Amino acid sequence: MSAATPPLLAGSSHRKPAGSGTRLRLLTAAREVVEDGGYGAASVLAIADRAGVAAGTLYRHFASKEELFVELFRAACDRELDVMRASADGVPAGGSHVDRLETVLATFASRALARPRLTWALLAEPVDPLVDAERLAYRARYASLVADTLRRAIEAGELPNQDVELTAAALVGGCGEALVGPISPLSDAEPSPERVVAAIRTFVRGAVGDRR
Amino acid sequence: MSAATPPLLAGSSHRKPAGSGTRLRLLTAAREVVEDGGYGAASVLAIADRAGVAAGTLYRHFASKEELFVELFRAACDRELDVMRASADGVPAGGSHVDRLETVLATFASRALARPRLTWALLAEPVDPLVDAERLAYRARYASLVADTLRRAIEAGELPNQDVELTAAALVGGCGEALVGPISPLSDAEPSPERVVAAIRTFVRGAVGDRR
DNA sequence: TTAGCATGTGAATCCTGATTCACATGTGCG
DNA sequence: CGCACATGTGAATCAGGATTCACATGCTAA
Repeated sequence: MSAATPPLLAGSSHRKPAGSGTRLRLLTAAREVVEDGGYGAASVLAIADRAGVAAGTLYRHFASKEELFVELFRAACDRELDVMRASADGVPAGGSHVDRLETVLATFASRALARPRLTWALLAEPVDPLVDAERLAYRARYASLVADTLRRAIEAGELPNQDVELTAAALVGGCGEALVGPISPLSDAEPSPERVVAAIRTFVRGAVGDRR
Repeated sequence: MSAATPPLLAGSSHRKPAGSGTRLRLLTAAREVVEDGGYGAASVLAIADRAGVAAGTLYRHFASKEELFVELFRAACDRELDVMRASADGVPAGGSHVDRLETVLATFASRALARPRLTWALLAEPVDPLVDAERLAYRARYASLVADTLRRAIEAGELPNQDVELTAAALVGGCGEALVGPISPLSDAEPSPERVVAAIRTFVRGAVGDRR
């Protein structure tokens, strides 16, 4: 009932390829499988196969399939958050806070459009409860990042006062949904990412009450 | 392999309680179970129990569990759409198209807040592929309703020109997401519906570029 | 060399529900 | 009455996957 936590970076033994190659391989395989088949296609067998190991091996590294997913999920979301944050910081010079806000969400959108399946999986696809809980948590974090930026803009007098939390959630959700059309497997139109992102920028500025 | 389609309104035989009471009872039971336990809790057994019949009976009326869900889903969504449409028509007199737009989404929000579980199920909860497909279709319909209203407002010169489809999707998604916080089982805060709806009205007007 | 540990294997096992089916029951009609 | 049809029953069966486990196979250290 203990174990479950593999070497990680070890401290006892000597050379170890670092972080157990197989563990990482499994994580990667899982991401790949999810990316092009969704969670539905991500059976233990499928993942193990892709990673080039036997099903049982997965359980040497993760207590359960769910746990693997949770880890995968966290990694993916953290990466997204980092990139979004970074993009905001990348708006230096005379950029306004509203510019930063717009940039954060445009980044979110661009990346989503670039990896539709994964985004779908992160945002909305059916999953086990454990992962779903994680999802809620991360949505909140996305919204929180947006909320911070929004708050700053308001404090700077760039925007009218408003319910920051709610607007932030609505922005994240709005962008997400606007993306779902283009993203979803059934989408027929498939408009150019540029147009979508442009429209999203407009949407964001309007939604927060920015009068250009 | 045929059958599956029960009496409905009959045409052959004589008196029949109309539409088979049991069928309806099953539909209702299913909705109830979903409303307070989500799809996860809605096993064939649970539904049948609630309806006061045996599991096998369900298959006298529906080809499969999925089919029952699809029907349930359609009924629920259609009802919502009707109410939303009606609410728009309820803005008579000198009301602007933007007023109508705002009303439609406020109605959406109010109703969602009143029946959190069901809304969650309709909007985002994990389901079988068949139902999920239905969900996409209905989301599109919601967005379409919003898009129509939005388009009219633009044509009337009340709003600046914009990507109507995308904005509509973003509005629906934004409202949905803004609602998820208050709605979700984990929500701690639980702000008053009034405040949420008010914030949503503001959000909508801004998002479409309405300068009050 | 050998014990010990980490890791891998994959067939067997378990679990969770959906779905089926052989058996009532009831009602109308010839 | 007795057949035919609609409907209901619920135990048995199936199916799809996750999880386990008894058995390798190294590699490291004494």
